[in-house]
Order: sequence, then structure tokens, then C-alpha cells
Amino acid sequence: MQRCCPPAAVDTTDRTTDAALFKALADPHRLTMLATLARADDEVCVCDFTGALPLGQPTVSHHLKILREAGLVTCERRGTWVYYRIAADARERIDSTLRFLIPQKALA
Amino acid sequence: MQRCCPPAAVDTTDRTTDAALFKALADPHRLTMLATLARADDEVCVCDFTGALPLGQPTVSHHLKILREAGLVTCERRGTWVYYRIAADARERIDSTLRFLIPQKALA
DNA sequence: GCGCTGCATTGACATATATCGATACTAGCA
DNA sequence: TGCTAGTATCGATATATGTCAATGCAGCGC
Repeated sequence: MQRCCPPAAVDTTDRTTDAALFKALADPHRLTMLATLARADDEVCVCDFTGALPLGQPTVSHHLKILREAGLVTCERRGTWVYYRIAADARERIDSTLRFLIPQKALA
Repeated sequence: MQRCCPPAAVDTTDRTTDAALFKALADPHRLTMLATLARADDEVCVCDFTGALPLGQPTVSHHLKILREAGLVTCERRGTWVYYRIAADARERIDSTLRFLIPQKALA
């Protein structure tokens, strides 16, 4: 086969970890939770999510676990209730992943 | 049931569109393609991807379609070959989605 | 036209994911 | 100790997703 053009250099960096981060963000309900936590002055109780989201309690717990395992939120149990808050570096982690993925071109 | 705390305001914005954007980013091979396009001075031929990725040609085409439908890349056919380039506003679209999702807290 | 080549689409299949019901775990309270 | 309530985990299921083989389509050269 003849060449179409000078062969382009395909970036060979493994992006599995980056993809995992975006995967955690790839659900509208999880984004709702994150947005809520990001806007909350303080922590948010799980029961607030189960009350406000059109999801069963196990499903809410499932999504929170995914956010936890992605390192985007942290939680703390106090008595019967569990309170979640957004990880301090959540935004920065996504930002830096993005910067590494799509470096900002110099402005023309 | 007694309250655990003053009820938190759950953000009710529909995040379906945002989730769709992140869904397009939630695959390592698609991130590889995006990173390559972001670093290419010019456009990249599909054959470069099929040559460099451990994927069949239909699969590469499938992933490129997803990136296209997400508005992250554009393509142009010239003769036998099809050339892709990253959308000019790809980075900004993701950035603004992120800013809307997790507003940067004022620094303490 | 005919054949060849690069890319897109289709169909099938295996795996992953979202969801729920049932159940287990933990903490507070009688 | 038992009972109740909030949360997490488990099991099952339906849907979504990634992958490939087969096929279709567009453009080029004979």
C-alpha cells in the first residue's frame, strides 16, 4: 500500500488511568452528585441524594462508591449517617489530566 | 425519619449532555487518538491509527465516529483517504463543562 | 467497465455497566 | 439484648459498549 502522507506519530502513552477518571464522570447521576458536592459549603449526607435522585438507595450507594474509588470524593461516617464531600484536588486532578491530554496550543 | 442535618440542596441541573461528553472520553484508545490529534501539527490520516493501534480497522472507525459525534474531532475526505483533526474548541468545550460542573472555589 | 484500496457500516458476540430487590452491616435507642 | 434506621454489599437482569468478521461504499487506476 502506498503512503497517504508522511506517517503521523501516534501518541503511545498508556491512557488507561485517564480513561478510568473520565469513566467515573460518564454518568449524569454521578455528575449531579459531584456538582452538588462542589456547591455545598460543607459535606452532604447520603440521605440527601437518596431523597432527591430518582434512584434506589443501593444504586446511589453504588455511584458514590465509583466516585470514591476514582478519588473524586471522600466520606466519613458519623453515627448512623455517612457524609460525603468532594475531594480537595478533584478539580485539579481532572484539569491536569486534561492538560496532559490536550495541551493548549499557543495562540496564533 | 429524623433529619440527619439541614437538608442539602441537590443540584437539579440535567447533566445528560455533560455525561455524554465525558463518555466519549472514557476509553483509552479514544484518548490516544485525541492526544495524537492534539499533538499533530496538521491532520492525521485514519491509516495512521489503524497502523499504530492494536485494533481492527472497523473498531478504529467506530471510535472515530464517537469522537466525531461528540464534536471533538472533524474529518475531511481527500481522494481515497480521510483525514482527521481535533476540533478547534475541543479543549475549551471540556474546560467549560468542567468549570460548570466543579466551580473553582475561591482560594482560602 | 472492472478491479483494487481505504474507510464506513452492519451484525454478532462477549464484557461492562446501571439498576433493583434482598440481605448484611453498623450505630443508636428502648 | 433486641429493635429500628441508614448505608453498603450481593445477586440477578437488562441495557450499553468494545470488538471483530463480513459487507458496502467511494475514489483511483487499468
